[in-house]
Amino acid sequence: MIDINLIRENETIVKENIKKKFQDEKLAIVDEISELDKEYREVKIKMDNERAEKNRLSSEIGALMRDKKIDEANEIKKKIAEMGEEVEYLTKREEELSKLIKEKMMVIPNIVADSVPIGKDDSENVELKRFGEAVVPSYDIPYHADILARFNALDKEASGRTSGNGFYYLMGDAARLSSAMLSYARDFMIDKGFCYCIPPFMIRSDVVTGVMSFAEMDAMMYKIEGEDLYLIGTSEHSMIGKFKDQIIKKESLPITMTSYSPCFRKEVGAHGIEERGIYRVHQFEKQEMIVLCEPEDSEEWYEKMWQYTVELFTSLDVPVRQLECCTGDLADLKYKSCDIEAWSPRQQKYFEVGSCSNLTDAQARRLGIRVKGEKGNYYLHTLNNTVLASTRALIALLENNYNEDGSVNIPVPLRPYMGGKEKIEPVA
RNA sequence: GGAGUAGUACUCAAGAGGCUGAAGAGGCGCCCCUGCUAAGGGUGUAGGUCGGGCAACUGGCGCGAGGGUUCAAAUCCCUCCUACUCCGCCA
Repeated sequence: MIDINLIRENETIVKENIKKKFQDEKLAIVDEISELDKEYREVKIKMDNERAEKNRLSSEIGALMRDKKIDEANEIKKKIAEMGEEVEYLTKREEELSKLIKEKMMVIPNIVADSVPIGKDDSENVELKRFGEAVVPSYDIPYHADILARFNALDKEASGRTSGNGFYYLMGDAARLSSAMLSYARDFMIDKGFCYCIPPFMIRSDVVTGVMSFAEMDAMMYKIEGEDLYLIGTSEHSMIGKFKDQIIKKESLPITMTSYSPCFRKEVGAHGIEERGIYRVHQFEKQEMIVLCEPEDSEEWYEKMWQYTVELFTSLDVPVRQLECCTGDLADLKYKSCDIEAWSPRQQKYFEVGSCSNLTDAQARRLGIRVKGEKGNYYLHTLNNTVLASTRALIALLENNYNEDGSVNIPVPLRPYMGGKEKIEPVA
């Protein structure tokens, strides 16, 4: 959501932005909003005036009652009663209009950064930089599910029976490795000065609609039956939701937190759930980082944040690249976003392991997260980034540390979390 | 899950149908005092949000949220949410 004033003052910017995002069908919505807003303001002026008059008369009654002038008071009561219908109509219309405007505003995308490359879908995302050497070993790297199978570490048949497609049992050293990576990622961010947090794993609908667009909500969120609760798709949801309707003191900014949570995703959409492996699943675990900061600082935080992920993966001997989201692939709430992709020596291409986004004030506006300013309160900026997502990171780690004999080296930083183990060996 | 108590601005807090958009205090501004700090004294000031206006200013709404009663609600009634206390149940 953007500021309605932007439409009032400079509709062109809003429309140009929509075109940049190849959502021309939404151009008409801007016009509709303009129209509705005009009527809204007319109605509001009328309504306010009527109410002012009513209030004035009403307080006269108060004075008359004190003086025991009952008859005169009754006269005025009659007058007020006559106004009732008009006020009621205006009030209803005002409510209708502001609701309509709000609904329509919700689908207007955030203004994207000038630096975001123009493109219509993910095929036009732009690689910005590579980190580490993308090695292609002389021997074949098996599919990650096959690597895991040799460790006796993955049972999808059982999870199919208990939970259906898209779930998994991860066992033994591979499961331990997954936890080790998460612990390492947590400590990595704590060392960067972020505050560790374990948030609620379920949130209410008002928080959900505050942190994501409706399209995302339908495609991602699991709803708890009979309750106004959703399973979180990422801890970003509960972490940003934490500040809903809060007025933050200037001194406490920036707020930098790193959170752990399981993540639940329906993954309804183009890709769906694949049969084998753990690349796209309904459930994984994730260490996340979020920042709430002054508007003028968000660009700088964005740069810092994606670099932390690069640093983390590099320390695990996983080559990565930064892929910038083009306008068409950028979710509506986002100002700028990039994926961190890990090298897959098997496929000899990069695949997504994390995503860093600057939402500017879009989430803050929806959720009412403001900063107390000298003259008036204002919305702060929110950013989020993956530190490490368990399943994707595990795939990257297995592939990039795979030896010809089927064993997988455990990168040095993870060894303390693995009881000192240096390798995972296939079972005989 | 049951029972009770509470929720007022950035914070604490008065307020019990009209004179309350809300006393008082902290806070914040300025001044004084003490060598500095802590503390103290004096004085001033603002308040959230949506509109109108170039502006000074002005109107609506706003006392956890949403409804209701009334000409009029922070105040009365209903529902919900949250926090605390007690009981129950449990990792």
